[in-house]
Amino acid sequence: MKKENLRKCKEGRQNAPITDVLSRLGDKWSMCTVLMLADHGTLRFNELHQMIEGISQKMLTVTLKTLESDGLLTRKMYAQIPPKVEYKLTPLGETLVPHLMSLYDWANTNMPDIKASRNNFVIIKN
Amino acid sequence: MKKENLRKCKEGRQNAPITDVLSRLGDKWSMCTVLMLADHGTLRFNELHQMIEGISQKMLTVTLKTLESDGLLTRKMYAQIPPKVEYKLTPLGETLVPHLMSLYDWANTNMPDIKASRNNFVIIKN
DNA sequence: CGGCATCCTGCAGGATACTG
DNA sequence: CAGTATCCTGCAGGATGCCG
Repeated sequence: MKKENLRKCKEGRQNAPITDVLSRLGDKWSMCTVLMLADHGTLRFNELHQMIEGISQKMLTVTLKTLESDGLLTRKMYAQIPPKVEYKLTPLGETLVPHLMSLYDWANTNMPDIKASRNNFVIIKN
Repeated sequence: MKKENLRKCKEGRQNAPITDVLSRLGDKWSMCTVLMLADHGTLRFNELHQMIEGISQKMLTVTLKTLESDGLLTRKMYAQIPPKVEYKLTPLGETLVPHLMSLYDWANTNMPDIKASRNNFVIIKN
């Protein structure tokens, strides 16, 4: 088990699933998007646009497309005017949510310590 | 609980602990570094340098400094020639490891599906 | 050995305008 | 409404060289 981590990391980024996955979720918006869909089940493009504060139209498009290509969410388009597109998590995407929530809880719990540590660190170094 | 996620995301990136934390761990090297230390307990600079395939000296320095400032690891320097510096996780850093491992396992388990999905997606779109 | 300083480049990602 | 297309900029991060 111990040696297992080492091996995976030494294989390089490309072949390390954890790094691969995190390089996507760790970007500016993917995490938020997945959590939004986890909360609401199904959302339209503009609903996501409004919910995720600060995201640009372009980045929302890119983020959704990436998550879709990874099979984490589905894009359902209705052929009508005006258009209507709905996004929702796939079963695979759903299985990811608990792990994110677990990390989410950790972050919430330890954020005070982390922030305190950061402040302290800066003071010492200057 | 449901509404909680929404609120946090709407607060903006700066105040959302999960985004804050993930924006650090999600970078190119932090994850690998933490897992290495989780595996080996204590490591010197050059040991990390060799273990984390592909990382540059500069980025290792930056990554270690960031993790240290967040209070996730400690830097212990020995006043001797040649210098010797040891890195190890703090208790706070240790509490993070299980969550990362959980995500790590998910990534390993589902990577085949994700890769298959990616390949399929590209074919369709072209 | 374990860095820091400097230079340089690619590309993530914002702003803006247009479209089916 | 739900996007594309284009342009533009900042900065992440690599390469290289120097230092205690």
